Amino acid sequence: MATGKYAKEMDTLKEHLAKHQLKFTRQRELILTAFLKQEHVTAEVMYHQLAKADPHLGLATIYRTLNLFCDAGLAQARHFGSQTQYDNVSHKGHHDHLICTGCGKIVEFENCEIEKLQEEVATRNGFTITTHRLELYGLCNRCRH
Amino acid sequence: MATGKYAKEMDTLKEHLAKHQLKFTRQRELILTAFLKQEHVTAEVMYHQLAKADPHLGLATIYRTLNLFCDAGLAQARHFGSQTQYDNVSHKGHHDHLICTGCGKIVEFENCEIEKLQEEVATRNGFTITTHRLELYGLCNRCRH
DNA sequence: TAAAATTTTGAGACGGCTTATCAATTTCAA
DNA sequence: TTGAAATTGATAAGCCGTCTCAAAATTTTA
Repeated sequence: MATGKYAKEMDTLKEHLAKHQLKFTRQRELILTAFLKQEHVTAEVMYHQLAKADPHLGLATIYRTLNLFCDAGLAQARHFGSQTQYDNVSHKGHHDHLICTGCGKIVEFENCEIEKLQEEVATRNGFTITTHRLELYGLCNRCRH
Repeated sequence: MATGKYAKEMDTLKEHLAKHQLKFTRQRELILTAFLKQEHVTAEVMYHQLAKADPHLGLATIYRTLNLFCDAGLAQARHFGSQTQYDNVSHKGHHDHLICTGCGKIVEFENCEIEKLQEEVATRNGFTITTHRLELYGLCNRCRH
């Protein structure tokens, strides 16, 4: 039983490792701790973030480890632009976005009713949702005139 | 003013071209016509589809043209796995997607209630929506077991 | 605890997808 | 029709993520 700020997630990882005959390593611990501090990151970003803590940590290890977190249910990969974003699943309070195609302004919002309907759609199709992405594109007040 | 099945979209393209000092070419016309016949495609798929119509049509041209369609608001790029899907925006009854993170299966759906709520959110924030993107990520029936 | 067995790591090679380059061609306004 | 400007096709180059493999670390066995 791990202790500390991220004890729960650390235990989830250890359970997953044990179940699959994988090993608990210094790198996996380091990467998980850094990963949990943020909402979402790319492997490249973590590579630079962790360069100070361990200058020899390889990029391949970070990719492997983030994918491992996905398998363990701690992270979720999302393809954005040409890159892969790894989302911190334990971070609650998902935001959706209203994006103005005129000036680029982004407004965040949250709507429980929409989320409820999403669940219904998913269930009807035999899916279990882990995350989603909703972006509304249009013109804001100012840009419409 | 273009005539034919895809007159409206062809005009949208021409308008965009005129506004940006770009030229209307045989290739752009060919690719748009083929593109509009489908819900979503990858550049690679179109490359093979169009090989019969024009064996010399280059893959780069298809990429360039599909990106042009995105700029013109006729298409929307969506990254999945390692590929880019180009969605046909003008397809009636905009489709949203349920995406299985296990096997990559994509189920399309449409939900008027969700769309209505989206409108409400937009109005409340002073936005006029022109398009949107909703993707639900999770596990399908098969992958959950 | 020591040694053996197994997994992981790091560095770079590799492969797939997309974009950049550039000479030749095409478009279009005058 | 002509000439400036944009587009095309072929391929090189770039980027991202995965694979490879010898060396190192972890766990198991004795």
